[in-house]
Parts: sequence; structure tokens; C-alpha cells
Amino acid sequence: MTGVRPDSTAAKRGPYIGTFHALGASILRRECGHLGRTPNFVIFDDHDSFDLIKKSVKAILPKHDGEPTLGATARRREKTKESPAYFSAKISELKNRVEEGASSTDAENALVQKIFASYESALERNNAFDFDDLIEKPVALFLSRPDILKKYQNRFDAILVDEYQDINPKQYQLVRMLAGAHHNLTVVGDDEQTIYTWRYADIKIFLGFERDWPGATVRFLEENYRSTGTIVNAASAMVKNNRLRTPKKLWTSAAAGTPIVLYEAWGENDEAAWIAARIADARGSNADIAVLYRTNAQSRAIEQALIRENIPYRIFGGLKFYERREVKDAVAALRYAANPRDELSRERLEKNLTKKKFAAYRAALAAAGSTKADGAETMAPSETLAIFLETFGYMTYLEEGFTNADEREENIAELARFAGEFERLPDFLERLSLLQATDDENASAGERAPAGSPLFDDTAEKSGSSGIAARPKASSVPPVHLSTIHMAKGLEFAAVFIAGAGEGLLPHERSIEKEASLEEERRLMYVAMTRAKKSLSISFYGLPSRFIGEIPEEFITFKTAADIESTSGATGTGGPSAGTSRRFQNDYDDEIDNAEPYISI
DNA sequence: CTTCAGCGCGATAAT
DNA sequence: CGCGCTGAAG
Repeated sequence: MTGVRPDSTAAKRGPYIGTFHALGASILRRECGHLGRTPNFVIFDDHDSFDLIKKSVKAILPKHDGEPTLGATARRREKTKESPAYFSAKISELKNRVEEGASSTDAENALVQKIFASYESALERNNAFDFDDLIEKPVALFLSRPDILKKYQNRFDAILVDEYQDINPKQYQLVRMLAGAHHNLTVVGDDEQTIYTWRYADIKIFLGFERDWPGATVRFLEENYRSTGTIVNAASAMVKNNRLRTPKKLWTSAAAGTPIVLYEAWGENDEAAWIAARIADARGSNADIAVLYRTNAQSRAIEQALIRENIPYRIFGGLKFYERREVKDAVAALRYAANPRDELSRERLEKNLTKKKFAAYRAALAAAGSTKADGAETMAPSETLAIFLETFGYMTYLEEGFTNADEREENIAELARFAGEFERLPDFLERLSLLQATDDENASAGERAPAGSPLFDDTAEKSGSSGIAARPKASSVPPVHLSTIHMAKGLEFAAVFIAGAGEGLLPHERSIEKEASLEEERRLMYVAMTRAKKSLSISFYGLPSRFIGEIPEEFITFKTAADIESTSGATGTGGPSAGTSRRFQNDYDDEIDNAEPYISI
């Protein structure tokens, strides 16, 4: 979301550019006093808030322990109702939707409300907000305090929302409030690319724009300036199979270009090897290349293959850096130092690293803090981190307790390096909270650095260069981009590989039953395909994705692992039992290997 | 009261 | 692989 002031004030201040969550965090930083928090509040990530919800559930629900042998049935029951996961989803829904009629039964509702209330007070007690709060709490505040809202309405003379098809009701409520005075609102989006309904994105908001904003001007952009004719036509034909869509006729004046290459692999390692080999061939000619996949776990095989071929890559998202155990421990220590009310972090440290060591840490903090005017909260992050490592004997702990201690130590070192970029602990922690998966080394080169100015001049919101990344790279060729399809939204690459385009993965098995979620998977495939400018390759193993079958044959060149083997003079003339591709495989792929090759185009 | 080792289970997508 | 639970030892 972007807010602009075109007048003289704006010229000085510049536009604010940020995600909804970053904007919300900025607002809360200033206004948290109205919400029972102090400005050093922390932002709990999903994991933290889930833990907190679990505690609320445990405290409120009569525990149904009984016989230990009946654990299986109890578990099954937990899966549906009474489970922390259920309440977590409910609470998130309550925070993201705008109040309408209650849909569940009264009794169920009462229980949810009770746990919700308990969770909310726990958050406040911890001086914390969760992710959903970053939008929800500013909205709630603006509802009760129009005078505060006015201040923010005056901050922006114009607002632009990008990727508008993925806005959710609470975010929309925030936009309506901020644009409420001047109605100077521009939105950009494509309903065909809605891929976040599971985060409560609601396409009705997009479609209702003209109704909500009388006098709005709508411009259609049906000419595609990005991709070759082949890619545009193939993707359009595929996505036309969705029932829920607004008809459009996408076109391009670009040449047809090369056909889409479709590769049937034996298994995920063979697929990865094929992708890596093709990238190795193409490097130099294609400047930017991406490998896109549905689930983060798929990156592992591809990473290994790229390493084998000596191809530098950058991975986006995935097993998030800050979710690793050692990073979480260190961050918990920092959070606690900044915010002693953070019980969750305290408990983590006590449980993982013993209470005794935690007590030593707290004492060391107090000692260090007493030499400072403002206490420990304003220590430099590096300083606090050093105290943590020292008092917990953390490096020794890693070396003694883990086989991959080296890697974990490197992660700590990386965290320390990053911490060194910040002077104030709260700034560092906020950056970590919002950073999440979108770490990007390029930001330090200025490319993706936040271009906007702070929300208000008086807040010292330092935007240090971000970047937590640890991947080998060299050479002048840009590294290959690895990410989920979700994370590639809005990006483009000369060459794109879509990996794992088989039934079960894309569409994902958890989405094939309901039509709506299946159609979202199809839009996901559409997003993936249309990231490519010149060259698109799709690969799979096992059953090919139904979406592949929806691409007209004329756009596709088909290859199989067996083809590659016979043309490269290897033994085995195809057939699923050919053993030569074994060298790419490991034990996990057996079931997949034995599947019949099957193609329906 | 604290700590630790052992076991069984579940694991889409992410700000 | 990372968790929560268990039971037993420190």
C-alpha cells in the first residue's frame, strides 16, 4: 500500500510505501498507549500466538485426559473441535473479518469468545500484538477515536493499493478509513490472481469497487506486456476452466516465442537434476531464472541439484531463518530484554535452556542496564546478544547438543551481523517481526530498500538495510530465484521453471475437494505461468496436474526422463522400471518411481 | 522441583 | 525434523 501527498508537505516527506502490516505496526508504535501497550511492545509471530492460544485453551477447557491408551481417538476429536488449531483459526477469522452475523452455534461461540478474551488479555499482559492485530487494532482504535483517525487521514492525500484482489475485509476497512476524507483512492489488481483466500482475501471487495466508490473510473488492461504469445495464450486457456471468473480477452503483440517445455520425471530428484541441467545450459543467455514450487519442502531437492551443478541461487521464504531453534532462542532473549513482560520468551528460555541460566541472564541484563540511563531496553542489539551468548554458554550448548552445530553457529553469527546494523533493540526486533520470509540481500544494495519516508517525521523509524540470507554465490550472473508460487506474485523472470506440477502438489491434495479451493489452485498455476517472460518449463512426476491437461497441446513440447536417457546414450529405453535414473534418486522416491508414466495431453 | 531421554505424531500457502 | 507427553533420575 502506498500513500502519497502531492502537495508541498509531501514533497518534503515523500510517499509512504509498505505492506498493510508494516503500516499497521507503525501506527501501533505511536498509538499503543491507547491499547494497553508500551512502545517497546513485541510482535508475536504465528508460532508464538499459537502457543499462547494453547495455554488459554488449556486453562479454560476441562482437560479430557482419561486413559492414555485412547490417545488416538482423543486426538481425532481434538483435530476437529476443542483443538488449539480450531480456536486459533476462529480467532484469526474474527480478527480479519468484519463483524457480521454470527454463524456458529451459541454454545460454540461462547467458548470461542471465552478463549478469545483470555488470549487477548494474555497478549496485553505480554505487552504484545499478534500479526492480525497489526491491522485489526488500528481499525478498532480508529473506530473509537475519530480524532486519532483524522491525524492519519491527513497524512495521506492519496492512496494506492496494489495487488488489490488479495485484500481482506479488515484491510479494506482500514483503507476505507484512511481514504474516508478525500476518497482519493487508486487500486490495481487482477481477479484472476486471487491466491490468498485462505488469509481471508475476498474477491467481492475487488469486484465491488465501483459500487463502494461512486464515480470511480475503471480501466481495463487486457494487453499483456510481459510474456510471449505462447505463454499468454496457454495460461489464458488454462485458467478459462475456472467457473468463478470475470471473462476477459488477454492478448499480446509479442511474438509466439518458444513452446512450453513439459518434462515428466521419475521423481523429485530426477526432476531437480533436469531443471539444474537446463539452467546450467541456459545461463548467460537468460539473465534471470526462477524455479517456482507449491510447497517450501520442495526446495530441498532443487537446492541440492543446483549445488551439484555449481549454480548460485537465492531461496526466498522457506524454512524461515528466524524460525530455526537457535535463532528463536536468541530472539527470545532479545525480546525479553526489550520487554520483560514477555512471558512467552521467558518461558522458552527457561524451558530450553534451564531456569538457572535464565536467572543468570536476567542478572547480567540488570547489571548492564544499570549502567545505562534508560535501562536494558535501550541497549544495542549486539550488546544484548553478546550477553545472551555469554550467560547461557550458548555456543557450547550448540556444540554439545547438535550434530549440525556449525550451521547453527553460522545462523547465530548471521543474526549477530544483522543485529549490528541496528542501534536500538526495539528497531531490530520490529524489523525481524516484519521481515519474515521476505529477506532480501538486494535491499542493502538499495534496490528494494524502503523507498518511502517514515509515517511521520518525528518518529525515528530507522529502516536499516535488511537481509538475512546465507547462500553461496559468485559470478556476475544473477542467482537463480527459488520460491513458492505465492511469494513470486508480482515478480517476473525471463525463464521460469514450475516444479512439481503433479496432482497432489499442484493442485495440492488439501485443495482438490472443494471447487472454490481447486479454482484457487488453478489461479496459482496461472500466476506461476505468467511470471515467465520468454521461456516456461513445467515438470512433474507421478500423475500430471490436471492443469497441464488444460493447456492446448499446440503450445507444448513434451519430454520424459526416458527420452533423455535414450538420446543421451544411456542404457534403458524408457519404461518405468529403467534403473539408470537411480543415481538421482534416494529411497523416498520408490512409490513415485513405480508409478506408470502417464500423460493426458 | 528440575532436568533429561525416549517415543509417537503431524507436516499448503505467509504478513 | 520438531513438538508434547511420559517417567525416572538428579
